[in-house]
Amino acid sequence: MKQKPTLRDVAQYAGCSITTTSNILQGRHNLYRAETVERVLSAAQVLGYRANHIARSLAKQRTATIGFVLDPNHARLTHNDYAQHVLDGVLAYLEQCDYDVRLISPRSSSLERLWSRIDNGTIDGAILLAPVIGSPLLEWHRHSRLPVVVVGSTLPESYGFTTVDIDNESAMATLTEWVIQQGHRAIGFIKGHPLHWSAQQRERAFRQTLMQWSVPVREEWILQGNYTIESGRRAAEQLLRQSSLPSVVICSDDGSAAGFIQRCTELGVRIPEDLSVAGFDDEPLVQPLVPYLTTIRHDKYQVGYLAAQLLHQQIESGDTLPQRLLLPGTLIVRRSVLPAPALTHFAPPQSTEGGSRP
Amino acid sequence: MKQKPTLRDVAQYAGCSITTTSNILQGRHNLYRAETVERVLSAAQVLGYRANHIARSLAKQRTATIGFVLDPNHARLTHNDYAQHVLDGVLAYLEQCDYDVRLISPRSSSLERLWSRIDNGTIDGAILLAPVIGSPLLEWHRHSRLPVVVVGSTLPESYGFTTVDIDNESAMATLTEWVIQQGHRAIGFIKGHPLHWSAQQRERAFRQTLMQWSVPVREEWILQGNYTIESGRRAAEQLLRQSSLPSVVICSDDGSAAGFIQRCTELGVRIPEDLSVAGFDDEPLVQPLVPYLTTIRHDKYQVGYLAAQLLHQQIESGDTLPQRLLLPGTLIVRRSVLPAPALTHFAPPQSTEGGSRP
DNA sequence: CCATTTTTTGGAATCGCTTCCATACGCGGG
DNA sequence: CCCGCGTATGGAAGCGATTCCAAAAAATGG
Repeated sequence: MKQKPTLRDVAQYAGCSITTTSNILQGRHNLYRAETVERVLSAAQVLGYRANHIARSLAKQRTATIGFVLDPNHARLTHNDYAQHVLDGVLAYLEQCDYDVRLISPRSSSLERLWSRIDNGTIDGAILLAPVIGSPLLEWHRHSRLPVVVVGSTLPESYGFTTVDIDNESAMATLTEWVIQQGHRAIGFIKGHPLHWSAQQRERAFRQTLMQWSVPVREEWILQGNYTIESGRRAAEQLLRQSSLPSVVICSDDGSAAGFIQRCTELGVRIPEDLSVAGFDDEPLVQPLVPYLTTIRHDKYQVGYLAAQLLHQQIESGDTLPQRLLLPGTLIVRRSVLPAPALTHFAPPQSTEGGSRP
Repeated sequence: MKQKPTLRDVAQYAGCSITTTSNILQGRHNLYRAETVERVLSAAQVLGYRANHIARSLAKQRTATIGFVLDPNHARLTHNDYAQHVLDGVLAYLEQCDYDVRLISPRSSSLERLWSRIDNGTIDGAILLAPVIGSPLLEWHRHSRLPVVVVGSTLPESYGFTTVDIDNESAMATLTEWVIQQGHRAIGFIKGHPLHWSAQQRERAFRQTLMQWSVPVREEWILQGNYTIESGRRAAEQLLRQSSLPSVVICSDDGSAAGFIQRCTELGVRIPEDLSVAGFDDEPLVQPLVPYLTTIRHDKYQVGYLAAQLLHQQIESGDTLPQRLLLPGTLIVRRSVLPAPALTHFAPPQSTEGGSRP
């Protein structure tokens, strides 16, 4: 029908200047007589005026939009339950402060194109979702002034990113410690995806905790995984081929735990009677598969929510000092880990200073 | 460090006008001498120029962005596997034509605010994700000139929306027909979410097919569900309380099918030996729960991809005639539906003309 | 060598809104 | 009667691109 009304139209209809109209529509009512305010407001109402955010953004040099950037290596959003929960949290927070989200899923190869897809003036800041090791996204940040918060990957501090993530190390330490306290001394491990920092951290915490408690680390029981059910199945086959077996296997994630358990069961090894298994993530998607899995739960929604909050603060304040926020996981004890068979007494932790862990 | 370079900076550095620079950077190379082109390109290169899309959008009155609009009634993106697959498809298509996606999840109550969140000049078109019956989104469209494609809800034609969806009616008809052909004549049904058009359509197709084949419709076997596992469990309890039971239950979705089966099993009814069950959606999330479920599969990714394509065309061509695209589902036969016990011969379809269905 | 094309290039308006700063007006005090 | 100040309002310069159209330069032809 008719063109959308602009600020000028409203001003004209109200019989005052564009400046006045703009000010009043932005809520600066006290600058003007009540009568003027009323006139402008009703003019806007009558004409069905809605501000053009593009023009506003250009003038204010502020878009009230943040970018939610997927890693080019994560092909699809879908296969990633993590992403959705985080995104939900982000949306929930941003809704409150009237920010919007632009979804950026850079599949393109060229670095140049990738950057211009992200940093082209359309966003005030970005949330990087779990960039993997060596991701081009990390490189890009050096060239950009844009506030950025990384979620789902706790990069080494040297990268200088503000980060919100779960505390992989301490959560895995807690889990491992608990397993040891159940009397286990023969402990296997399934590693996570080799390109994820979280996988590195979980493995490191696992190894360290074993050492602290003087539990031997048996490399042949440490198997490669990649955060998928399939990789858990493969790990099972590999492990069961060996002559001596651990009494428990700690998995870097619930997916591989589920695959591991599945394959073990198929091969006649009963879980947890013959072999205990622990997971990590309390993944709702695998929960129905192995409802009895002992695991670590953490709040991904919260990660997103806090990341959005932090980013929002950085944008508003202009202060981009890197911070890091690590949310604790909680141990969920179910039935998949039984106390170790014979052993009940065993060595106390090596007395360095790795005393009590929160 | 330094401010981001603007077009003016590049022009100045290259020693030519802004117009020239703009033209060349937009690829109109043939307008200028090769030498000029070279100069501008390298200037842009050296300065690390990246066009400001906000300014571009304002000038061109085109944002190269579409809105992916969730229904205010779908609280979270997460609980919706459908949404993610569609979104993946959308992203995949838009990537190709250099469009971006703005995620709009309107939780606000006020209609006025809702509109201004969507139609504020920041998008060229919108994809409405499965608006429910009575959604304010549908109302909004009347007032707007924005090209819109609805996915996941096949609205009545009278709404005048372009639509991409799976063909609920014919898929459910296919499934029901197949069940009947397995010899079943005592058929129960679990309905979908009462606010979804898809639920209505699936139910209608179910009833119609039964009538076409002169199979009696027993209202006491038609149970309310709402596309969740929990609602399937409730339906099971309700059904099993009855004195006479159907030989098969067709569920409006895999979720309720899974819940139904779960609860039946708990109550000592064996599936499919005692009772056959069919689902709908081939939901990957419940697949591990009931891997033997006979169901209808459809391609949600494709829905998103085609919706984006259609929307893109409408934006580019300016032609907004409502179209509708219904993608067929395919019957996935697994083990959860057995041939009906005694009966092998039964009435042929009523000879209207509901002959063979693709 | 000049008029006429053709090829290159640039001036300036525009997109819709924000915001700095100037102007106009009314009023009490010196 | 004039100065200065507070209150209301508007003018105009951006923001960083695009694009229409005209001007300048080079090429063509008679």
